[in-house]
Amino acid sequence: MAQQPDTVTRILDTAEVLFAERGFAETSLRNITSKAKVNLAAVNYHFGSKKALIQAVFARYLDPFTERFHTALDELEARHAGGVIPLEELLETMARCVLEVPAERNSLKVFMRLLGLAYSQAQGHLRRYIQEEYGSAFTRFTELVRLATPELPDAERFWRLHFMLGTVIFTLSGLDALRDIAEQDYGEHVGVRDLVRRLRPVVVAAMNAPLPESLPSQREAG
Amino acid sequence: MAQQPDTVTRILDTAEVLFAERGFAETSLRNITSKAKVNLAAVNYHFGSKKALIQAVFARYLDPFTERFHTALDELEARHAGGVIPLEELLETMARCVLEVPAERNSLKVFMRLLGLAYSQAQGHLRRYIQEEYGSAFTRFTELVRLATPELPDAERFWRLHFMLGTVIFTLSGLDALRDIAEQDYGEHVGVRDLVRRLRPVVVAAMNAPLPESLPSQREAG
DNA sequence: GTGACATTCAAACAATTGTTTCCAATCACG
DNA sequence: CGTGATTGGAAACAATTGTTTGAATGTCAC
Repeated sequence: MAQQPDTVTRILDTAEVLFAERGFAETSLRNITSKAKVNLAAVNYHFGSKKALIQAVFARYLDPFTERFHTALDELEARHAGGVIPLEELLETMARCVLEVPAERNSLKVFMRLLGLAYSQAQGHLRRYIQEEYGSAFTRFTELVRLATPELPDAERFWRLHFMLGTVIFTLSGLDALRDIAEQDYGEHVGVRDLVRRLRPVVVAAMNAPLPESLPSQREAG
Repeated sequence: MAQQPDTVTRILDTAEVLFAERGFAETSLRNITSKAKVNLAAVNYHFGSKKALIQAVFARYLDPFTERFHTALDELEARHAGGVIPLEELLETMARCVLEVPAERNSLKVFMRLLGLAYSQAQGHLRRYIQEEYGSAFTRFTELVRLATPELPDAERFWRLHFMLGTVIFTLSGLDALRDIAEQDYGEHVGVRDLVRRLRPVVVAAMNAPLPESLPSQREAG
């Protein structure tokens, strides 16, 4: 569909930054094309529509990520041949993959911000697109987590995984603002890897937290 | 400013639901006014602008919340006269206030979704407005948390509080989608209060997690 | 009733949106 | 070189946006 990588890439590079900064609806095609120094019609020509451009921006991150993630999980499973993979290693692997993919363009911040938007934006099509296109990787991961935390009821594990997903996406997507506050209040320069190091024990402790009192599904019926 | 509560209230009621469903930019004034069965110009007449309407929607939640929250903290401080308030009680108090405010209109979901949007939407004016208007309540809360967790370095506590803020906002603001998945996968109907009960041990465990290895600006023996 | 005020209403406003059109430039290839 | 398809660009498109206008309507004091 696109033979000229120059224009296409320039559009994608500019679009992802603007989307991350201002959201999808708040970023017009004219904003993108003028900053990217390409013609307005180029977007519709190369991508078909704004919606398709948004999905292409995501695909450029998620395609390499899921591929890398799957091979990393393959290696992990091979190393523990048949055995249970400890939760820490699973989390570590996912963190590594998330960090490696945008490292090439030094744009982890953008990547995370986009993920945050995808979840919050209530844009039906985006959530559906991501779910359908990349849901399998998440499903595989949760199944491995299930094996690593057999003592957790399925529903509890489901919710805790999403709790932690919220922690990571919220923190990393709002990183710039939070970093400013942290820096001026505690005089500490915070890099992304510092944050990940801080996140690890918190996430592990959260996943291993004691079960809540009186599970609902057992006795009460509304 | 508004003597006729009928129109103003109808606008606010409709606007908050539509904003929560579709975001701010994706919700037009014509969407709101037509569904609310009021004239288009009524919004600009009563509120001045769309931005002011958005802030009014937030104020209707946050004003009662902060008031209730401050008096709840007053009571808590009085009961522990001078002593340290345990972390669990602080979290419990905050959770209670968050739950009580929208309970009158049965709209916790809307409230949380709005909070999530406020953080993600990158709408500069909204974050600034909330920070300036209601930041004091959060500051007071964090100071009490500091007293309750003296073993935590300041920076670490700062980050963990925001980790947990992310957990709560992310989960509760995306509640509908997650609930659908949980319901069809685990056949479990999940109410908001179930979620809060699930959140409690996770948040406590996360705040009490061991410190990460090798803090950057601090020495830790062992 | 009359006047003064606040509110509602239909219409138009100017600006911006995503998308399309049409023509010139470019390129591959015989 | 010449031909034909592909890609670039300026302008126009139709639709929608937030906002404003000015007249009509309502409400209450006198």
